Order: sequence, then structure tokens, then C-alpha cells
Amino acid sequence: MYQQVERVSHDGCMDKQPKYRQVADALRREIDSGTYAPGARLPSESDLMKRFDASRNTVRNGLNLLVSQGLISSSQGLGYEVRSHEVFKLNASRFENLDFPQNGDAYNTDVTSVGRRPHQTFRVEMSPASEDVAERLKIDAGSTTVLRFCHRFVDDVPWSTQATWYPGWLVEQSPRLSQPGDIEEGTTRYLTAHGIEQVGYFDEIATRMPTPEEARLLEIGAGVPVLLWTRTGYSEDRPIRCTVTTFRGDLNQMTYEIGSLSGREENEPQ
Amino acid sequence: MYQQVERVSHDGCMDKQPKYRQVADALRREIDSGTYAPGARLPSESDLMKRFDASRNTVRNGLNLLVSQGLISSSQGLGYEVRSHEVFKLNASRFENLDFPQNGDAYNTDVTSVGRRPHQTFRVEMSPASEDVAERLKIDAGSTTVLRFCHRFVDDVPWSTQATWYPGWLVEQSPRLSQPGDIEEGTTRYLTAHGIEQVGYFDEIATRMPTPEEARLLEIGAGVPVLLWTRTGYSEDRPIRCTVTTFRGDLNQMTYEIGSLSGREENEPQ
DNA sequence: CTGCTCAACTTGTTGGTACAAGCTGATGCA
DNA sequence: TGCATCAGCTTGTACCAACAAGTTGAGCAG
Repeated sequence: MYQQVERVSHDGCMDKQPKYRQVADALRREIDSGTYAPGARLPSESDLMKRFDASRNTVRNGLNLLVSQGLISSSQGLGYEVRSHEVFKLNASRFENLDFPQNGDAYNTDVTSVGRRPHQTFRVEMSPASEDVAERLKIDAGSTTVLRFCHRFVDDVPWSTQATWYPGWLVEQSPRLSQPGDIEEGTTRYLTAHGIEQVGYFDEIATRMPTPEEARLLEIGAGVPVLLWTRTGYSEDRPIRCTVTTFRGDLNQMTYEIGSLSGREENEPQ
Repeated sequence: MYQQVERVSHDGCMDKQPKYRQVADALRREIDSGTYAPGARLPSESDLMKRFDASRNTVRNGLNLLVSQGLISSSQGLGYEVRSHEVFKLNASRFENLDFPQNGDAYNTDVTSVGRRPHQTFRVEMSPASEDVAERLKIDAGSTTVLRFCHRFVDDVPWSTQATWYPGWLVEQSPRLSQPGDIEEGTTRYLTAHGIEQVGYFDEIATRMPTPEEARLLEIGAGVPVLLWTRTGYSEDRPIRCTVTTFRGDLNQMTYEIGSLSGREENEPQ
């Protein structure tokens, strides 16, 4: 039986925090200090019950706090595990470099160049433009667009989902866009070859907690936010595409280089 | 009225989900569809207990799911409220425009220009460089830097915290950096006047759940991620500053314009 | 040795209770 | 009228119990 009186009597000073928070804070400190390294398993709930002289619910409240902060994850039958957080940095200002276009698909190139194994699944469909997409592509909401959707993995871990909408007028000029299957030389390159040159883009970056659908596709539990990257590409005349990429926030960062960075070396800081 | 018995009796169809998740999903749908608008109060726990024929713990589990997804927030004595999510867009590629420097502080200008009221508190201190900062500024870890820290509000709502480190060598040339108090014309402008011109920068953008300290400063509850923006500024020769900004992820987005965007209008899409 | 079963662990879900603590409006006294 | 108090609402914290469900390894049967 939990005794409020007892706790006050021999805890003395720093007792303002509720007990479940003390559990979370103690474990957080031990994770930060390396007592429990990334990948390591925490003690089981019943162990923690004994250690903190708390009920199972209280211990679970504390653990759930850490789960919702993305520090640990739990799986039924296995226990709680400290999440690792090595990140993949995507150089967005070089990702489709306007001055030095890369060969092939930009994502494949980027992932392979750091010695990891890319893998993706494709889907192509015709769909009416949503309000958000229509506004960015400067077309009427509901008008036909081609949506190319892909689900990307790195070393078989779900990494990101990417949806690109092309306006209907553009697809007439570049029919392969609406065909299923990869465009091996890269869509930007393919479009350039068909007289559609992307001369600029507008990026929007936001973060939020994943929807249930996103959590399923990216295999993220509670406590891991997603990073939303919306890139609208422009030709000389008008918008030519709108790409929405949803990243696992714990595994990805984005970077931009603007102006002259004479002192900076490659791949640094890591 | 929701009937558990009914659900169990013709078990067959859509019953795989645990009850607390059904509660969360039902409420999420009602929030999405506008039944509960942003700012509105949800029914109390005991109302939901009756409606879903569930125990208080089960209802709370469902509500906590929505809290941890940032859809709602709770306050003791008041109830659960649907969070609003109008965002402030920061144009990072124009924020300290290299070609057209703005007058005064960039943040104040940006906030005022959309008709909102900025407010900030300042703190200046000398501090040894952490490993992260040292790496970015290309100085030795532990060497002296000047840290200018500010805590920013918009219409009295906590908005972001910003910490800028300047390397020791630079402060010798531009002494006002280490003095407390605002630099009214903007630090970038002040540095330019002292022969230190920022000709490029490197941005890193990440997201994660807030630390307890961040949650306190930004007044965000569980379920709202932060957006981390690290900008390292370069002169012709070397790095001259490193700025780490921590935004409330629910209230902020960042945007970049790269290349030519001839078709794009200002302040759009909203 | 192989392969299967099962006990013994783990977390997940759901029910219950009790009291603390924050908020609000009604009541009643000065 | 004005202000203090308090009842009655809300959520927060903490405890208990029971069973479901996933994982693992020991141990037995073939």
C-alpha cells in the first residue's frame, strides 16, 4: 500500500514531483549517462516495481512518458528497449542540384553513397488534385494529376514515403510519368530531356506526430515525430510538380547549403 | 449509446482493435470532421465512460493517445481541449538574406510583418564550446565562446528559444557581441560593419520530442514535437557563428526558396 | 539430434477504488 | 454591492486485481 505520509517523511526535500515522474527521470538519467546503452533492454516492470516501491501502473506511467518522448520503445513479451538515434542527413539543397544534376535517382545515389542499401516500392495512379496540391501546382482543385507514390527503405528499415503530383498538362508532354515503373535516369532528368526544365523549387518543412496510417507505413511507435518535406518545383513559367516526403523524424535530418561555405568539408559534422 | 455487448455478440467484423483505441479513433474522427472544432472542449471522462461503456482507465488510455499525438491537451479542473494548429512560416532562405539584408533584427521584422506582436528576453554569457558547437565553428572543444541566448514570444505565447555561439577570436574584433542587451541593427549587420561578412550558411533541420527543459520553456505538453534548426554562418575564411533555434513544432514551419520561382506569389500557399 | 510442447517470463488490456488538486459558479455574509 | 467560502464539477496520481497475448528457453518425445 502506497503511503503518502511515509514518502514525505524519509524523502525530505525534493518531493514535489509525482512518483511516476521520478521513475521516468531516474531512468532518463541512466539512459543519458550510458548505464543503459542504445539497444539495451531496461529492467522489467516488476523489477522496477520493487526498485521504486511502486505499483505496476505507476511504473508503466513513468515508462510511457519515456516512450512518448521517443527515448525507449516497448514490445509485448520482450520488454523495453533503449532506442538508438543515428540519423541520416539529407542535403536538400544538393538533392536535385540545379547546377550539377546527378545521374539516376537522387535518393538511390544518396543512400548508396554512404554505404547503405536502398530499396523502394512504386505505385502510380491518376488522382484529382486535393486543395493543397492544387494550390501549389496552380491548377484547379479536382483537376486530374498523376501521383507517383513510393515507399522507401534503407537496409530494410522503413525510411520515408514520398508522393509526387504532376499536373495533367505536363503528363501530356511526358507520357512516361503516368506509366508504372521506375524512371531510371531520374524524373527530373527525364523531364529536362522533354523540354521541361526545373529552374527552382520551394521547400516547406514541418513536423508533427504521425497519423495512424503513417505510423503503420513507417513502423514507428508512439513518441516518434515525422518530418514533412514539401517541395514544389518550378519551370521558367509555372509549377511542374509537388513532392511530399514523410520521414521518420528519429532517423532523418535535412540540411541546406546556401551561399559560399569555403571552410566547410564534406560529410561533416557527422 | 455505445454497447459493448452488441460488439462482442457479433464479434465477427471490426473488433480487432482494443477498446481504448476505439475511443481514440472515434474522437479523432469527430475532431477531424469538425464535430469538435479547435479550441472546443471534449466531453468529460465520465461522459465518455458512459458513452463507450468503458472504465475510466480505458477512456484515459484513449485520451492519452490523442494527447501524445498532439491533437488535444488536458488541464486539471478544466477538461480536454482540441488543440489549434495555425502555423507561422519562417522563410529560412530569406531570413537573413545575403543579397538584400534587412534592417534590424530578422525575427522582429518577420513577426511584425504578419501583424503579430514579438517579444523576447536576452541573456549573454561566456561559455566553453561544447563538442557540437566546436565542431561547427572549427575551434577546439572547451575554448571560450560567447553565447547569446534569447527566448522569443509571439503575442505572449512562447515561440522559440535561440542560442548563438560566436568564437572567441571573433568577439575580440566585435566587442558588442559580449555585452548584454540587444544589438538593434541586427548582429549580422553589426558584424558586417566590423569587417566580418557572412557569405554563406549551412542549415541542419531535425525534429524530436522535447526534453523536460524545452517543454517548460516553450510551454508544450506531451505530444508536441520540437523543430531544431542549426545554422552555421561562414565568412570568406571560416565559420563565424552557430545558431541553434528550437521551435514549437505545432506552431512553426520553415521554408526555403532556391533558384528561380517565377510563378510564385508572396505569402502563398498559406 | 530434431522438433514439438509447455512453463515461465514479458508487456497489453480492462476492470475497479480512493483521494488529491485545479476550476467555476452559486451561496451567503458583511 | 463586494468578497469570501464552499459544493460540485473536472483531471491527476496511485493503488489493486485479473486475464490476454507475445517471446523464450527448458525439456521431453520421436
